[in-house]
Amino acid sequence: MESKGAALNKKQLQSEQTKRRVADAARALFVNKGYKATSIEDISEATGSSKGNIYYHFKSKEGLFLYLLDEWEQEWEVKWQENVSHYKTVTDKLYGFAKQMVLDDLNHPLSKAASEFFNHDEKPGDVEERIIEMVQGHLKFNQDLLQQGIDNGEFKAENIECLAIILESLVIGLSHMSRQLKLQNAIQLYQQAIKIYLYGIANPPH
Amino acid sequence: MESKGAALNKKQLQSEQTKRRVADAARALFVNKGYKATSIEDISEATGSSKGNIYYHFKSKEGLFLYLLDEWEQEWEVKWQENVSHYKTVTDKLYGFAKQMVLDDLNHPLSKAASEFFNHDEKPGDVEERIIEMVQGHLKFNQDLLQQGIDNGEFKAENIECLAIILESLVIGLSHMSRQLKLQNAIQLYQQAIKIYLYGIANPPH
DNA sequence: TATAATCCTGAACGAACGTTCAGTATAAAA
DNA sequence: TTTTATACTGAACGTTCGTTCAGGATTATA
Repeated sequence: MESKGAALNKKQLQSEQTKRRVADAARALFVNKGYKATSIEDISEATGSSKGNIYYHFKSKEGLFLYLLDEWEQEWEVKWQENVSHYKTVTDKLYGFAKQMVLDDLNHPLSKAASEFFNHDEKPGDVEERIIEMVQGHLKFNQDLLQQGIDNGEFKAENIECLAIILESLVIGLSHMSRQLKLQNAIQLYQQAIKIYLYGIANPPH
Repeated sequence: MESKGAALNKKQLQSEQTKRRVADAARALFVNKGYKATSIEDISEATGSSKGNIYYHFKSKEGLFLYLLDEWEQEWEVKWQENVSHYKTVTDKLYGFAKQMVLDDLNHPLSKAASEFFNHDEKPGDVEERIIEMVQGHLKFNQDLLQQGIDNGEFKAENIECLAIILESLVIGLSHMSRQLKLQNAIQLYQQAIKIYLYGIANPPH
């Protein structure tokens, strides 16, 4: 029940460090090998901790992965908040969105493991829920962005929910297709895609 | 080495029927349960054939799935050829493309199993190749379509390869996102998405 | 009829892997 | 110091599942 990173006794400190070590190693492995191909034993070997110890810190393999996804989204949010102030129009924001997306997807590519993870079945109910939550979060994010654009006249006022889903679809598809591309090409691809999307939803007098 | 479905002796006939039975049952199972969740034993039980017999007709589980994907794409192509004659402009073709896509994806949804399959690792080299071939085929298809639109002035003349990839991305993402939608909503979503895409690539005086 | 090719069976293999748990060590609390 | 909570170990479990294989049955071939 600590509020921040303060006043940890020896035991709590060690525990926290171990958890961090496991999380970091797991992240690297998931990124390189994918979700399924990374075994708990791999993580165990990479950290020096025992398998059992991993289960002491995380509920399950899926729980561990969700933990990493959470961290990833938080980092993403922080970066976004840093960048968003630099953009004036929502159009610019969308380009910035795409840029951060592609950089994030190709450098911190949990994304590959993530899409593998999402397409797995046999997910316990709570995991499924968590995933749905995430998608809803993304859609909300997109909707807010689009609403801004509509409010200030950049975009046509159309069915926002639909537009948000389409944007999300586009991004998912792009991250799928760009996996075998070089960074430069991926960036170009994302930009072009956003450009098309923007032309598609822009208010006629652009 | 027969050319068509003619002149089969009793043995060959039985063999072909068995293969068909296995393929059909496997297809139904993959559709309902997904790729990984469908075991060879499931297929064995559904057909009455033994596990070993399935391996007599198909190289492996993956080979069986690829066989089904091939069939699926062939059916798709046939339907497309039937429809394409009805459309005049390439714009209409793209709407028709989307329509067939969504109907196909939600009725014959190997698509769910397919995206699960694609995201699997541990694929032997030849399987990976086959998949890449398929993607290339799709891109080629898209490129041809776009080229037509450019030739007759419907679309702006831009980097076609890029546009083709973006279209493919959009479709992949849509099929991903629309999985939990009702058919009506999915159709609407696809149409709207294509509309945006078309606005994005259309020649200014539309 | 005899031999070979084809179709099919079903038990068994084997390897992977997430998860558990009884037990140990270390540090905090009493 | 004694007791209790926490951090960790590592062997073992259990289950799943794709794949193989020796052999039997059926049909074609010589």
